[in-house]
Amino acid sequence: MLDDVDKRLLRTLQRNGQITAQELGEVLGLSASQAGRRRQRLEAEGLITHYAAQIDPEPLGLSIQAFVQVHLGTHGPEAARDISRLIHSRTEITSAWTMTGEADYLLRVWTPDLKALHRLIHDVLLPHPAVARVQSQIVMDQLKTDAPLPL
Amino acid sequence: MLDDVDKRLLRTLQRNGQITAQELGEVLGLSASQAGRRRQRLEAEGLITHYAAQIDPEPLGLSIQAFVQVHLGTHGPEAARDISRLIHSRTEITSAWTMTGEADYLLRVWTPDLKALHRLIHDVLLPHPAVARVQSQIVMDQLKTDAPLPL
DNA sequence: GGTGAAATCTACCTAGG
DNA sequence: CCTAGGTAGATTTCACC
Repeated sequence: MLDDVDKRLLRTLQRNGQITAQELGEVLGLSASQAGRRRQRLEAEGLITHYAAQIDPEPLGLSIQAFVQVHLGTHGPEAARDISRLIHSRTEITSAWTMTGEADYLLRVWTPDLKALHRLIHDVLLPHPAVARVQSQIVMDQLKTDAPLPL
Repeated sequence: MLDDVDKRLLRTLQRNGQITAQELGEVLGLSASQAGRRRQRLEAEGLITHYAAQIDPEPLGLSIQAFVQVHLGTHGPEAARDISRLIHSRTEITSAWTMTGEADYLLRVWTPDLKALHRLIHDVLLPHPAVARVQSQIVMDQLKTDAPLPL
């Protein structure tokens, strides 16, 4: 399984996916070859799924970030498949979850302005036959932003 | 500003942050040197903030993902600073937002089990003097997972 | 858009517990 | 036998043309 060095390695790579094996070795107290080998092992085991560039949304004109809760009227497998297709077809929905409790779906959404958010709600989500109610909350401030997973 | 090639480049790098300039050029229909140069420009302009390894939470024992809504009783700058410190001190809180509407804070949380989630709520959040009420929803299924930003 | 020097990765090899 | 460290050929980047 994972020892303490592996965990520190994962923490480091979450913060900097481009660190060289040399530097990684210095951080972990290993040689470059050992550090590289551990990284390869964790990649092969699927613990590291991939590497991603992190983009600043502001200069792209994505000013509005919101969470949208969707309540269904009709449940059942057809409606679920249908909603799933809808969610995957809209690029402004970047994440979607099903939850315990109140709402059936929670969507994380990025749009250039309020108008685009309202269009998503009123022209895309609400017209869907299975959707009963939609409730959106707009992000005012992101206090803590996509921190590394706790290891 | 950003042209269409830049946007495709950002989309590509969000999916694969380790792609070589050679491959990137093939995807974009550019030479390797031009592709690498565009990437450098977007990094220098701060559009690409950094690169991060993406970790699979399951094998790490992070089985529970939840969203926690925090309602404050006392508002004001002191309480806000205090809560902010609290949020940043807990590694199981990976993201935090202030929102319009109902709740004052929305927290995204990862824990190994329900016990740890309940400890966070009852031993960390609720005892805080400014916190009035806490409401948590546990993620059952992640339908769409951290898709690239819509460009 | 192309090129070459410098840096980096990684497969292979050797040493030690 | 398993884990750690070193080395050299192949690959990639990036400053310059």
